[in-house]
Amino acid sequence: MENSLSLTEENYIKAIFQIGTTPESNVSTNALADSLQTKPATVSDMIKKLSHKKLIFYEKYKGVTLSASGAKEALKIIRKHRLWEAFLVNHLNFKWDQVHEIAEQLEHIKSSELVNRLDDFLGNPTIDPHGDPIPDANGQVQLGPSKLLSEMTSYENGIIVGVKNEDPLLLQHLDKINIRLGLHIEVTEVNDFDQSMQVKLADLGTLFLSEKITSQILIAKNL
Amino acid sequence: MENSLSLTEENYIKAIFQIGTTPESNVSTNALADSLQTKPATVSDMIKKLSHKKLIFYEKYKGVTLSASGAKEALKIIRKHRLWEAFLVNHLNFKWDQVHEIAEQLEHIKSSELVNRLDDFLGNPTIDPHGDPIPDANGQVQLGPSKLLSEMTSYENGIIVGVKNEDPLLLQHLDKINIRLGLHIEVTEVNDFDQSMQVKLADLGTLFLSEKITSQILIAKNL
DNA sequence: TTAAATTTTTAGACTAATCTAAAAATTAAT
DNA sequence: ATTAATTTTTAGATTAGTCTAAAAATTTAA
Ligand SMILES: [Mn+2]
Ligand SMILES: [Mn+2]
Ligand SMILES: [Mn+2]
Ligand SMILES: [Mn+2]
Repeated sequence: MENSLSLTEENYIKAIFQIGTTPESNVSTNALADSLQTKPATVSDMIKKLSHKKLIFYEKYKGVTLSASGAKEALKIIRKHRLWEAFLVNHLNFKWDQVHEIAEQLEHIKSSELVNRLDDFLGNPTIDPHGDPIPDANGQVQLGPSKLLSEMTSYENGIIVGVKNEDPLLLQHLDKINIRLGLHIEVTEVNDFDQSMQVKLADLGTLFLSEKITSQILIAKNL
Repeated sequence: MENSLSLTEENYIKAIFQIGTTPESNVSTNALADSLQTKPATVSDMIKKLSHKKLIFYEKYKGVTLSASGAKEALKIIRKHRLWEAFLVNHLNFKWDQVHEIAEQLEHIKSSELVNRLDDFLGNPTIDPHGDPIPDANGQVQLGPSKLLSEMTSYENGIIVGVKNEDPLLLQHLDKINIRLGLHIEVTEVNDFDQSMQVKLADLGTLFLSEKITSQILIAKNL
């Protein structure tokens, strides 16, 4: 048996899951090195180990994909990360831009009993503070269809359901201009030159947004 | 600067704190090896490192004591451990015999902001689920005077305020015989031969307790 | 379709934490 | 006060994770 991944192995598995757009898409050594802030040589070594443990499929020079058991592990880690983020924001009054780093540590705490009790304590939330879906105990995620604000055109509208990225500076900026999850939003104008947008927010009136921001905001038709 | 202890260093510092009865008493290499489930040779190496970092005072063959900064670190870890135990029992409905192992992991999460918010969320408790005092943000502990039940004699009485040890089997047994923190207890008889006792508990009537148990229960005169 | 650029892997080395076996120091017993 | 037992330290290895530098494979461009 000798199961149980090391903290480092968990971080690799999670990074592979998050970089791979589809479960089949191969994740490159360099992409992994970038994401994990380490060197390609280090990644090469580690993917050999993970491959040996059957957590990933690996062909030399071809990148890696997660196996079924690898994906299951990834979802467990992501579930923990997002549940802890929900706890930090909803019960300890952290702001949404302050929780990611702490959750990076908490996601490695090993106790399925703890995760499931935390889930219940939080009321079995389906999304985390950034709008990302929280996998259930079986690793199932249900997320409604959504698209990037930057992909919408004039007169299109919907509800802000998430942000693509948890960079604290982005999140703080969104706070400052009063953009938060759940708001109704309508595109009033798109500037062809730089893809900047004018939008109308429920109550809060009109706002100009650069493409740098619109490409980070997820919109759904309704809840 | 380059502060921040590794998980292993934290465990050594905490063990030294908990083994040393008084802050001055030297802790031996073997005692540390026992407590940390490692080998004396390993301990010898590590105490050299901790000594170099000025967290402990060390003289070859003479054992170690914590420096002021070492003791401060130890109290920070113990504070976290006990706050998390309180969270697990009071909010996630764990039993008092189930939380120690999980707290051993949570105590290493690094974020003073998190600890202090958790403290507030819990209502700034002064004791953990086992009756152990929780140091405040400055490392101050206030614990009333208490003594072991095994040190009491006939007709002495007081309130159960803690257990010396977090062995799940002990804690489960105490649950089974309805002994819990806060109960008033009176010694009715002490058997000279084996130090077993007859005690009277508020409401719950008379109980026989072996020395093995009475030596683990802490009693105070009143809250 | 060769050559250049890029990506990936290998080789060799380092640190933290651990171990076993053996040597040295201390403590306890004759 | 010697000797014996115990404790502690040193010496030498091992494993996980990391690095730099160099070699090999793949991809891109001329
Ligand atoms: Mn996050
Ligand atoms: Mn999130
Ligand atoms: Mn504990
Ligand atoms: Mn405790």
